[in-house]
Amino acid sequence: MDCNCVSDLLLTSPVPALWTPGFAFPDWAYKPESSPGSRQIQLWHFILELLQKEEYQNVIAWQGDYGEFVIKDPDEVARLWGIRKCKPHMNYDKLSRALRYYYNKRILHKTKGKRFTYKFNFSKVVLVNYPLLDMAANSSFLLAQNPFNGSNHGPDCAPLTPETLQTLFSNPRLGDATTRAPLFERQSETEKLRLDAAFPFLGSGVTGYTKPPSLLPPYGRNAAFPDYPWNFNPYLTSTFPLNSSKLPASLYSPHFYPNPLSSSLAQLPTPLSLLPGDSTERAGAVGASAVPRLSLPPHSTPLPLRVDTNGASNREKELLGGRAQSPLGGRGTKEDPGSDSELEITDLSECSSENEGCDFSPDSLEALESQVRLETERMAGAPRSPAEVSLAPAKEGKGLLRS
DNA sequence: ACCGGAATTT
DNA sequence: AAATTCCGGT
Repeated sequence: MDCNCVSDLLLTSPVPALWTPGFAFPDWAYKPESSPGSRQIQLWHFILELLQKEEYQNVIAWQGDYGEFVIKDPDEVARLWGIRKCKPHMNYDKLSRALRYYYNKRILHKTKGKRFTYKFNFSKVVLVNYPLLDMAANSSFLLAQNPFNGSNHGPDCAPLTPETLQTLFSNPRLGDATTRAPLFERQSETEKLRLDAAFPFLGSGVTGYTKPPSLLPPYGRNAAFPDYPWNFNPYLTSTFPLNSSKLPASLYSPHFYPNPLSSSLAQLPTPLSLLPGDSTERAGAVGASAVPRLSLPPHSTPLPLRVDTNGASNREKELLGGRAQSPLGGRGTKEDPGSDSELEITDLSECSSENEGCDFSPDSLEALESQVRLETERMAGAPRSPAEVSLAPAKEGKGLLRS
């Protein structure tokens, strides 16, 4: 308790409970039911949080397959995690143990052969937040839609009825604590497989769906979104039977569908397309109305697989060129002591000072939107030179870099 | 490095 | 429940 780290401030401040929008986690992803005041951040939230911030690019970054990331500086990640959790003695050994616990929970798995490389099972991540996808995965419609469905998907294909949807989504917080808690474990293997078939791009790895490795460029500050319309929202994706005549339109209202993007956008100062470099006044839900939230594509493409590949790769090239990155190839190297102290500072600033009580900065939304965009680009299989090659060992000595 | 059991903590 | 801590084994 005598830990003077910042997380105390962080957690007690009037945060909008939306701390990690990296992959669009709504507030209720944080298990608010369990002791409202003490909502502890989870490691995978934290990882995503780092992952979405370009200032940590040399510490941890997306790399390789969809959902795959590499911890370039394990000690630093552990240090940051220790700060966040007020565990001064945290190290990578312990952190990695925690990561290993995610294997069984199917949140993560290890990318074998690549050191410090793990991969998110985004299907699970999504599921825990958006049971609608769960439903969608069970809908025969969807299975018929997606090109990845094998011949059979298990015997129990529960039909998707409006009633089920109603009961499931009439409560934005996904029922009570009892139903929500074990979501990760709750899903059976067949369900999982079905879901993977339905959302191969979510990359749980079961379907063997892979793409050529590529390096995600840093998230742009003013990412232009228009290239990728909202029906690429990975949570909803066009695969969902949005225009199914079987379902009442009311189900698609934001009320029934706690879409992360729309709920996030509700806090946007301005519509995404108009996002300036600096944040203007936060006008509440002003931006939200202007944004096509759950824009339901009338006929929807099966999967977000076709995108202007040339444009994507060009943009990637452009972004990559703009930032000469010298990540670390060797173990625990750190090229720039200055950046280290910088990390320290940014870590603090995000807690309170700069954003003053609002953790959910426009920054985060930009990250979100560019993430959606980038992932979409990745889905297009934008060919990329093996960027991992650029990983050059910088230095050996490390550990005495804190100033 | 990486794995995972076991005991313990929060 | 989700780590944290410790550790023997590969």
